[in-house]
Amino acid sequence: MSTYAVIDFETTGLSPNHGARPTEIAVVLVSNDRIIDRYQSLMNPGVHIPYDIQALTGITNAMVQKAASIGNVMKQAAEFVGSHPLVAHNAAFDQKFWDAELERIHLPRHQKFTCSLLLSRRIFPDAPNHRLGTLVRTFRLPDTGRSHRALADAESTAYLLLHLQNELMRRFKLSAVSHDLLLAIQSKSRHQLEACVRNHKC
DNA sequence: TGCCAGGCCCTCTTTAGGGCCTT
Repeated sequence: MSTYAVIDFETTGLSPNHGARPTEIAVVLVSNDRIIDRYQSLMNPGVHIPYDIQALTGITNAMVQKAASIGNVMKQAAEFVGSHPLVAHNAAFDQKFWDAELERIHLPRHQKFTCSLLLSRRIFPDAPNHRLGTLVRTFRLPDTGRSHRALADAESTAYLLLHLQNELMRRFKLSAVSHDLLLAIQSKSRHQLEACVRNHKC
């Protein structure tokens, strides 16, 4: 089974194109149906964290004031990730920040992102909704602590990834789920995946 | 303090609009 690097950012806003910067990152490595390693760090964004985001994440300006610089943290995180495929919930969001911050320190990204939100929409279209917290409760995944903190959300995403893989193995009678299969399912429309299920091939 | 986004997906669609999801 592939080893995946599941990442989650907490940030000062929604878009790096409008000045938002990361305040925290976590990376968990998943292999052989379990979490095998973790990396987590606060970082000093150098910009004010809006009050509503402090309330959402619990990460305050005081907490990040003495944290390491974003550049140093991102370098460590990139080394921790190595060449493993990246996974995130709503990966488009985390990918924007990952790419923007790596570009600032002149580091490239080689691997593709897999999105557990897109996979969840394909595989469990009837879930109440596809927010990470809802999926954790719906599938009774392990409690990882305070949501909207990077390590807790990264671990929840990791358990969701394992749940998705197990469901695919059950549904398609597979002994393992390759990274290529995840990418293929992610790229299919919901209706295409339903056709795959009906035809027992995907 | 509040505002700032953008890709995906559905449908009352495709010459569009709006909800979902991330912080």
